[in-house]
Amino acid sequence: MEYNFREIEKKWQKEWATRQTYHVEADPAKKKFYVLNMFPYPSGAGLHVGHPLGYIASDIYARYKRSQGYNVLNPMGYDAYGLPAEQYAIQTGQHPAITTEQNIARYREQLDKIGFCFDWQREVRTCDPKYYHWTQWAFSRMFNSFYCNACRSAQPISRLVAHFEEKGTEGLDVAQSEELRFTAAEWKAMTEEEQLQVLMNYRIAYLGETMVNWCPALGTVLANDEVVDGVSERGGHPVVQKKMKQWCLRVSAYAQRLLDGLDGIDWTDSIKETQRNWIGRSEGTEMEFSVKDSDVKFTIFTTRADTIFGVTFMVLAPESELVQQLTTPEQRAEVEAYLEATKKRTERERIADRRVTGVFSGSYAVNPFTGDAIPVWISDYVLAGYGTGAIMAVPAHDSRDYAFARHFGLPVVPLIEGADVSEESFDAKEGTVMNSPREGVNALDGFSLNGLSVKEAIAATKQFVTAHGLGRVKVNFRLRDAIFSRQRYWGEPFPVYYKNGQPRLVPEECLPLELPEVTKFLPTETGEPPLGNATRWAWNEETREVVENALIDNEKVFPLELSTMPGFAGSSAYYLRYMDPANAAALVGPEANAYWRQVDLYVGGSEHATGHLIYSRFWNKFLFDLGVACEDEPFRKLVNQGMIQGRSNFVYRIKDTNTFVSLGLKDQYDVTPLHVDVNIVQNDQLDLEAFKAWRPEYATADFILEDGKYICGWAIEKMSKSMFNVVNPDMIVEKYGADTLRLYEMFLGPINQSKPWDSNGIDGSFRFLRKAWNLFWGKDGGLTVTDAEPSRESLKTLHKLIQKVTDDIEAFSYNTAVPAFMIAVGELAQQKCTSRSVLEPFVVLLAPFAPHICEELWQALGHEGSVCDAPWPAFDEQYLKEDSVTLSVSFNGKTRFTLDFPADASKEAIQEATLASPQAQKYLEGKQVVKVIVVPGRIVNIVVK
RNA sequence: GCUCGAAUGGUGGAAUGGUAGACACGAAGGACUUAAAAUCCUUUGGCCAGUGAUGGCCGUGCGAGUUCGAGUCUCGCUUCGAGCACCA
Repeated sequence: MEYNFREIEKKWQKEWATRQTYHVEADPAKKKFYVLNMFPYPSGAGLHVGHPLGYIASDIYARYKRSQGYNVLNPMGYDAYGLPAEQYAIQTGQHPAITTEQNIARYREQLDKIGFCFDWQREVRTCDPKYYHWTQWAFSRMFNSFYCNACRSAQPISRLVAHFEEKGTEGLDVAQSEELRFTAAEWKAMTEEEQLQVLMNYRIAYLGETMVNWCPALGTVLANDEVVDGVSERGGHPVVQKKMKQWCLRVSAYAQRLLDGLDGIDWTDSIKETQRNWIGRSEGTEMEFSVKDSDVKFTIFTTRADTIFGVTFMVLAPESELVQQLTTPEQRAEVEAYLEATKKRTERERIADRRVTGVFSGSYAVNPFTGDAIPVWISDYVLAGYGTGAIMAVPAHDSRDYAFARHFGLPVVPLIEGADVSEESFDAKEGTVMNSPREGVNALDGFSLNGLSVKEAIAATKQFVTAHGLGRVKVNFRLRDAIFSRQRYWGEPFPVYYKNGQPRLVPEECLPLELPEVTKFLPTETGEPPLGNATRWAWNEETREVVENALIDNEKVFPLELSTMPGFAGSSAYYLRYMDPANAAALVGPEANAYWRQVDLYVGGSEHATGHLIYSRFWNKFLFDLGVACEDEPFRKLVNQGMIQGRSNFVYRIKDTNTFVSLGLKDQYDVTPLHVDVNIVQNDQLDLEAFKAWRPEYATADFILEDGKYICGWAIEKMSKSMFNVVNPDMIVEKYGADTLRLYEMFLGPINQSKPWDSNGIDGSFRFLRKAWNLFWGKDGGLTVTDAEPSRESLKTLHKLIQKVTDDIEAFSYNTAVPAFMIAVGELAQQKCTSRSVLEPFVVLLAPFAPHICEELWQALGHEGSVCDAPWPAFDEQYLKEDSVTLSVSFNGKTRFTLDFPADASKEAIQEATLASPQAQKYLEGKQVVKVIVVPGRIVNIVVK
């Protein structure tokens, strides 16, 4: 019987849908397993062969776990808000909701063809009001929360208000934008608006005036992870720094927990390391400096407190508030000019052109240890947003300070014995300290670091500084708060309105606050975000009255927030929603959450390491503090699938002609390489007729061929429409079937590695499936499976396969599991195995990889239910046992020949027999045996002299 | 610059410290066929010797080391990839 994959796959995809094979419900009687893919943004281009890679890998795991008796949750949905749909709307006037809907339909169609075991009843879409209800709700809760450092948890803002009423800011240990000080009496004397303004300093979701990444081309602000090399990640438009009022999330409050949490989760080291870098914990010392002839004091942050005796100047960030206080009248003009000049340089210019610039403020700081006067400079190499925006410069041991000192002729004082600082600074934290203090100087309290190692010196200085009230030990993080507003239309509206200039929440019972219809997607004429075009906002019918009462007071209508939430808002808690997608009363019900808990296996690209994977961990920790999520970490194990790159093909057009020259001859002409659609190229040979038909301007093309063929050049590039190298999974499925596609994608290489797509090898996977199919069917089309006792050999083949496949699935090493099947099929065919007790378990093993064909075989074998409910075959070692073992015999590690021994032969017997064998005798001639090493089952090594 | 990862045939890639190159692609040869496709079989790391079966030597980026034995472990380089990057 022929392997008719088209019929089989159509049949089973329909069966799965009607039988609801993959729908799951929480079932406390069964162990749960939660598998999740990063949900896709449904772009207009549809899926290419790279997208399903991770889905296939997780699908295999999900099916495997199900076969092992787990209750497997494997949901799918769409991250449906995003810039491309909106850009398209601006260009065409087509509403993003419509294009998004179309794209989702197309994605679904493509996904269905590959045969995933998704529970589509749990589908979520971030742009669905029933879904973003809970995105808005989470925002409301963040707005109404502050972060308590002492209890390491978010707390309701009412507790903070109670604290203010009782003690003001005294004894407060909370995350805050800036340190405020007031008494209870002062708090009570404030107006409501003033109090709201103060509270904004503490809220986890807060409106802050911050420097933002403003992208003029996109007309919106971007988060740090959305800016790469000074241009926007999407579209590559320039980004400038601008001070704006924006919604922010106080992610920085969770920095330590985000760092600590990494230790307990099973992610790759590289992603953990990336996150650690991004969080950027740095333990150091804050030291206070006074200013000569002034009352001003200021604080600096350093990780090298031990270098205090080598400070030869101080540097302030240009944006620092201290600049105004410390600039002397004589220096004012020069400083102002410098500040002007720095302001004009964009982030991008500062990165591209790392000139040393700076200006002297005119003031001198006082070294608290020696009383030395130290000049205070201003330079843009010091950042306002990190530490205190001021540093002590130690040119001998910091390369940036060194460059600055050399440029401005400032002194360099080395502090490490043997360090040569004539050419460059000595930055390493090693060596023995000297000059601390230098000879003849008497430091405060006789303090000296001389003779200590750098590490000891750092510790000693910290202790001294703390004990003498000169400063304190301080941990700084590089992680900044996330900027949470975008001046766009296609995103979640904020449940916020403004009254007397202060933002207030739309009452929670009125959520969702639905995105209103607009006809124009550009900003309004007055420069407001696109939502300013809305004439009528969409209210929840039942709550219309409540909302309107909140928003309308004495005939005065209060304006709503017009910016929308960024892309990561909707993707930050979707994994919780899948647990309980229809719940109208909560993001996730406590029972559903207590059962599914957290994602056991999360599969997705590593490009989200500093975006989604940080934000959702933060979001989850916040919900954990609220008691909504029962696990502190959202994703227990993370597997990163690599990117599938495209293999582009090129044709070479001779300049100013319509003649194309084949690859081997192109160097003889002046040619322009042009991308050509890979779908009209086979093994780098161009289909000339298809090429002429591809584009009208090529209809009359001429060709210069080699050996009668046109050979194309090639390159590995990103798979993208513009490179004409997109390979569509539909085409593969049409030609070879979904099972072949699945198998082949897994066979391509390790799941976590990036690799180019190469359609050439796919025949091998198809041939394998056909061979497997033929194990079951005779030439007459009948099933050949019998109830005969299996041969010993067949059982060995089967159990070798069980062991290998089980281990490989557990280790996500699918690329080695697939060959194991190929070998097994080859062996079973040779053994002419027809035994049901071997072939049935074989089908169960193969089912996660090639579900359609296995369902068909399972049914042919007389089973009613789905093969994915069949229990996973148990491995039994006894079938692998042999009567005899073949050992390789080596001399001084070099293998020479092999010998067979009985399986139960002792080490001594093997040793004796080996030395006595004629083969060994040949090698032992004239040599002396030093030692014989026997590794049972593997090798005999004879050491000779 | 710092951090993490990688380097194995023509290609993708296998190898708990124990016969390197599984499996697949590609290539070459053969069978079937009028022919092609499809299918099946054989060969396929390099060099040397031999008509031949076969035998010998070399071989996992480079250089050391540990070990009876290293693709695998340790140290030092080189190259490539990824992340961070005036973060004090």
